[in-house]
Amino acid sequence: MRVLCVAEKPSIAKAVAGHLSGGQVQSVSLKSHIGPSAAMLNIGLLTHAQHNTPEKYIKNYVFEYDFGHPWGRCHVTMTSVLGHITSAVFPPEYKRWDHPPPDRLFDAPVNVIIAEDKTKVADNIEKQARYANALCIWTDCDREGEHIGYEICEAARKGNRTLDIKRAKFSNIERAHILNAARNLIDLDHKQVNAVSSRIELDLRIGYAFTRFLTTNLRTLGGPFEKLVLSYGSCQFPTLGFVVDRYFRVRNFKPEPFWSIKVMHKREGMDVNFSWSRTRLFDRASTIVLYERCLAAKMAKVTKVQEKPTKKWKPLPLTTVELQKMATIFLHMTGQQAMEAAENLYNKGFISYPRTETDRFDSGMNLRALVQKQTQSNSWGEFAQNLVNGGFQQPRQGRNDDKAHPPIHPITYVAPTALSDKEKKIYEFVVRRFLACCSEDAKGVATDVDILYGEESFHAHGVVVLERNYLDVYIYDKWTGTAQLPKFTVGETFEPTEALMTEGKTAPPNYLTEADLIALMDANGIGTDATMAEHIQKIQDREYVCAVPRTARAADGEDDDEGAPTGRGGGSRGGRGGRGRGARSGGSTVGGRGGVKEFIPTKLGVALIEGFDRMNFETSLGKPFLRKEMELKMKAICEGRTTKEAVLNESIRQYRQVYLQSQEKLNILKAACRQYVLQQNGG
DNA sequence: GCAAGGTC
Repeated sequence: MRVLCVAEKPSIAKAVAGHLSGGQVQSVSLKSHIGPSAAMLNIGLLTHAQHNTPEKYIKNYVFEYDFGHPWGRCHVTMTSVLGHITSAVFPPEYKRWDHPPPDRLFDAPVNVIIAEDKTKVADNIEKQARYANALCIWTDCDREGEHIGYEICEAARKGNRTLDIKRAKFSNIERAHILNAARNLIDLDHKQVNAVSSRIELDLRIGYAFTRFLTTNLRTLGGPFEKLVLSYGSCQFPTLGFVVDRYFRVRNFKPEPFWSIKVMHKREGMDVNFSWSRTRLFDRASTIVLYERCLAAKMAKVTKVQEKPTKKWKPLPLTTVELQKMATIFLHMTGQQAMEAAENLYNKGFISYPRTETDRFDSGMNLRALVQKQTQSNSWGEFAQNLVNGGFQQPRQGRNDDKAHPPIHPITYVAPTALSDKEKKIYEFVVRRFLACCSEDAKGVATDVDILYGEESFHAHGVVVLERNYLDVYIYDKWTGTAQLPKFTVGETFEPTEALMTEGKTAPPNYLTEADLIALMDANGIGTDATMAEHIQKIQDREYVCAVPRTARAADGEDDDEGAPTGRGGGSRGGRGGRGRGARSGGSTVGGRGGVKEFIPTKLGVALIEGFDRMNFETSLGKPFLRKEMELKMKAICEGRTTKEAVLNESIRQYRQVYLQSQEKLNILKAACRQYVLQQNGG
């Protein structure tokens, strides 16, 4: 029996080959010396494989393995592809932009071909399949992976129609886990394959049709439109929509004045600030009345003193989205730069796979061994050593598991001098995050003091940090909070050192930072961990949005308490709602100073979103709902509640409807463009 | 010249 195994990427092929061959990695690579098992191999196959390794980064590993039940002991060739190998395209007669009209792309044939840059990869599969009786798919166990698995099947069948085809189900590359997967092969899930091929087809039809529609129709407006490509995509447009939406919320914000009462008391050399339980009132006269009653009472009475242990939780294991958010906030990089650096580190073997949604480590992983490797660092080695010496704690378990990759973690130690600036920062972050995950929550004591002053109650909160624990290594988290409080006793009365009535006004929300934008995309299912940064880049390349350094804004400096900067009208609705932590949308302290950029739509970006908003009542292309709907439909296909055909029919009809509507109301879109871009009124 | 998704 001869089995061809194919993974989604070279790193998985290498790891799986290593495990299945018995751990003697050096004996499995065709590039290196062939071990004792070579005697068992068909020499023709061997030399064939050896001389036709398609790309420098794809290898065919040859070894033996006993799969147990269906196949028994086999000669195995393990190789990989590089992501998708096929591509969906329109026939050549649809190449022109002026003819046939773009809406024909909704029912034009879609051909699936081997992607231009993947012919060698596909050839390798096809040729290797000729020598095999069976094919075993080792692509990632997610939807796209299932589809890539199908693409591999098709390529292999070209070489051999009689293959017995199975799939390995695995969610990490721990030895025991891989061996278990190899002994319990399952079938490809065609529902998932169909879900993905629906997405591919819809993205192609919709993207091409609307891009051509926009570009050619708006060209007639002249000016900048003559040269621009106005692309539409199911991810880039909603991303733009978020930026425009926030822009309008900032612009339309109406500040409202508010009034508050602040009580301060000096004791034991400390200034204790008490905040008002009503926070603030939007009515001056009422505040004055309440304030004067406080003053009239003269003495404040302590009604509650509570001391209780508290802790600040260590961070969750690192996902791609979180890495990008943190990098944009603390490392002064864009999401794309962060990903590029992370990919380099991965390719050099320093960190694990950087595209993951998983925020929990598999219990089988030997995390202590990974911590041990960091003990040689000058910066965090001592911290790591303390973990090794007994401080180690199992990381928290998040709720997300993509069933394909573990959280991002360091694989081995690397000296900072061997890395570029950006790689250094990302590597340091990954390591510190990992060590933080493996240590203990920070611990402290929280003190709460409530007072009654007149008829108004006020509150002071203090924290004393007792054990910094993970904070020592995870320098991105601070636990300043409020400082220590002096001693107060229930029932005592005192005359506050100061009682002031303050005035402020609500401030608009901030423009979106990249971290906010990523959080919004994440929460709305726009793009994937691997593509979010690309979409953000794309809308900048298209001149739909600009990234500009955040300017010091007058509203931020309000000398008020912590509640001040967020207006009730807008700020609190800001970029929250993503899962996980880290998306700080308040404009205050952000990683040192300067360098934080925020996204502002260009006039073009505003015109496009506004234009679509004004013409399509039900299904606006600028909103994330359509993409979310596509996500739900894919899920329905996976769960057998609907079929690919039904989804395609329905969605194509729906989008054609939007297209026709847009065509009918093209003048509305044009008017928006004249208004915002060409700054003409009327029209 | 157009999409989004994999991956290098």
